[in-house]
Amino acid sequence: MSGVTIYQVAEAAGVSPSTVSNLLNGRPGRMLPQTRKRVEEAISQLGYRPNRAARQLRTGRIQVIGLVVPSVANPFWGTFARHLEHAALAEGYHVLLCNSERDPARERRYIEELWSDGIRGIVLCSSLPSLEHVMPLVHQGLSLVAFDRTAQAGDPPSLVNISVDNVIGAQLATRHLLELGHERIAFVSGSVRSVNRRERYRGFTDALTDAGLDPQQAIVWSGASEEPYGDLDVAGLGRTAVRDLLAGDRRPTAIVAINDMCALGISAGIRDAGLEVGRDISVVGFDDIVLADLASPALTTVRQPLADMAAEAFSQLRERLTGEAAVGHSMLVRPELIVRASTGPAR
Amino acid sequence: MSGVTIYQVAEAAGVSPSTVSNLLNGRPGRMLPQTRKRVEEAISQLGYRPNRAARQLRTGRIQVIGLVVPSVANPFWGTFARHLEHAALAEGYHVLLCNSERDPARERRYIEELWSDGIRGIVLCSSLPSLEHVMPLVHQGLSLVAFDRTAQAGDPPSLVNISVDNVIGAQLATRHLLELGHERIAFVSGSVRSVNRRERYRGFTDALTDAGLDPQQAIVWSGASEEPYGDLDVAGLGRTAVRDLLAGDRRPTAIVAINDMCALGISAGIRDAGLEVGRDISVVGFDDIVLADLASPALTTVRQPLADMAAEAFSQLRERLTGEAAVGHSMLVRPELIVRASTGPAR
DNA sequence: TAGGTTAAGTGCACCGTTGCACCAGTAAAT
DNA sequence: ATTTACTGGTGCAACGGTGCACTTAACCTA
Repeated sequence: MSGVTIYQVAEAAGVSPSTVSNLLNGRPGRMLPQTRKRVEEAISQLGYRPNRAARQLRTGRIQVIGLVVPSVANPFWGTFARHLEHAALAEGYHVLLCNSERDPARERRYIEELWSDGIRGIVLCSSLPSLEHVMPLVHQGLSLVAFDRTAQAGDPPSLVNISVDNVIGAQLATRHLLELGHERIAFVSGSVRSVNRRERYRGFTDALTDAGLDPQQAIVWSGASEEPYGDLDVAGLGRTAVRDLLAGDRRPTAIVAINDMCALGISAGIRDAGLEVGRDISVVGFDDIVLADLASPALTTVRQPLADMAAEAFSQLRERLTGEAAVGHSMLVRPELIVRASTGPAR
Repeated sequence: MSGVTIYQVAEAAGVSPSTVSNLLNGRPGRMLPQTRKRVEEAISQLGYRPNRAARQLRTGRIQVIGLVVPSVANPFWGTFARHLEHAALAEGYHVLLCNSERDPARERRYIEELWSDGIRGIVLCSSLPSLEHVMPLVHQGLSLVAFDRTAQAGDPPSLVNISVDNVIGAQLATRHLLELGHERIAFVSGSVRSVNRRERYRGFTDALTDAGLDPQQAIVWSGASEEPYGDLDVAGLGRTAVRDLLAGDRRPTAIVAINDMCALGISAGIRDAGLEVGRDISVVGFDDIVLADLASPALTTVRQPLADMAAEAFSQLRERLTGEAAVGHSMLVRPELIVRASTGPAR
């Protein structure tokens, strides 16, 4: 199929396959400049490209990392995937993308398949409290970087976590609303029991407590059912949430959303009810996806520096894969509140 | 590293590696049921998973297809990637994702790397008029499905094109505006010379002509420079376009956007200028991404049935790869106009 | 001039699977 | 009793590249 092999190159250049291999694998000093030139010419003339499967079989190495995200249909993950690919490509790595739909069984299956593909490094965007389901492979030697999930008690030391500080992020969001005079503030998320949600919820209640409010009185909406929601539906979820909240007896004047897609859904739900976002009800998102700035009204949100975090995730993974560093350092990024038009003073 | 090989399974089951291989490769009739059972038990007990690199090296086959999109940061492509992965996974295929940023050189480089990875099937979302830069590999045996690009004169018969009918789509969009009484209608796109743009532009002018308007008088904005724009910036582009258009002497009362992200940018630009979308200026998008319905006002747009198209793309590719069908059939899907709130009567 | 060192390049076993070609044993057909 | 056919396996070379261990020849050095 592919055709050209190292033998053909060797023959064309009048050397042995070993010499070609030496040139290809960073041992060019082992031959005369003129030999080297002959080999290089043969390579380009024949359009030779090493067969990766053969190389991988022999060396056990492969320049591919896995990326497991909930769903690239969510622009947050799409953007992250693009940044990660960018970082990886710069070092000659490819990225194999998997959409877990936030299903631990799929996560596990994917990771096992990646393992048997020979992939030894994975960025897992899971946010599940326990990573037990993938630990067996980690103990077999899989390098794992958990993204969007902070370090948890019981995590093995080899696990690197890269995440924004969710508690602080949610505090920033909630405080901003409190400062605007809101007191009936709702927290809206899906029903998934993620580290993420727990931490953002804590930041939310912390801020209420600091302001002298009773977090027990906080309005919390977290999905109609116990079923996990894919990231695709998270916007629809927000829309539903608003319907429920407005039908209740304690209607919030402001809403903290688990993320921007949810916030956009919430905004749509508010408009569905004939109310105005930022005036009748304030909304804060989380992530600062590109669309946050494009929405109407533009979304106040908590920014995650995605490009930097993606670069860091890849570099941590690479260091582990090449053996440069056996144990990495988790990263907890301080988020930033971006105030736009979806929040306004309480009326 | 990975550990378990077919030899260990064979030894545990008391058979030869060939027998294990026979079982794994659909030749279970070649052994007694009890032998088969022993092998199966050994496999599950040892947690054996075939080494794909070895298998690929031996057979030349690999269950991975490539997907080249402009950028998964754009929700349209993210959603498409997710649908394609879904279809592929159902048949045991993985998807290797690449972001071309609409750069032909990157496209080419990616496709060559995929080829040397042993990948023989690629879904290319390119929309460039000429696919010359990848033709050498197609002639070497690469199966290519071009998505979001209609068949062009000069395309080889082996090339499958799957696309929505852009001319009809743009006609639907434009006619809708004409029916609302608009006459000063602008067409906004990036500067990329894509098949897409050309066809949508033609649908746009066709509709104007049909309505007795002079397409020469149409307002066309297609980027400030000749540089290609990545899909990331397409929204920002729309925003810029509005600034330019409103500064001109013929201000449009309605705008046909090249796609939804662009339309969302345009909507933001209209608001920047203190005008109201759907009342002062109407906007029509293209694609019907999830966010079109969430936007405020919700975006009138031309829907592409992405899930079906992704399934078709994969199935065409698979047929080519397995040799079921040597030559596929291109698909031209009829799009549908979804009227929402971003369009209203001309004032 | 023997002994040592270096430069330039080659030989070969091995990575894990696959599937064709082969084989031993039994049963039915001649 | 020999041939033929079938069943239930096994043996082995090959896929393409890698890199250690080795050779050969030239050049130093005491």
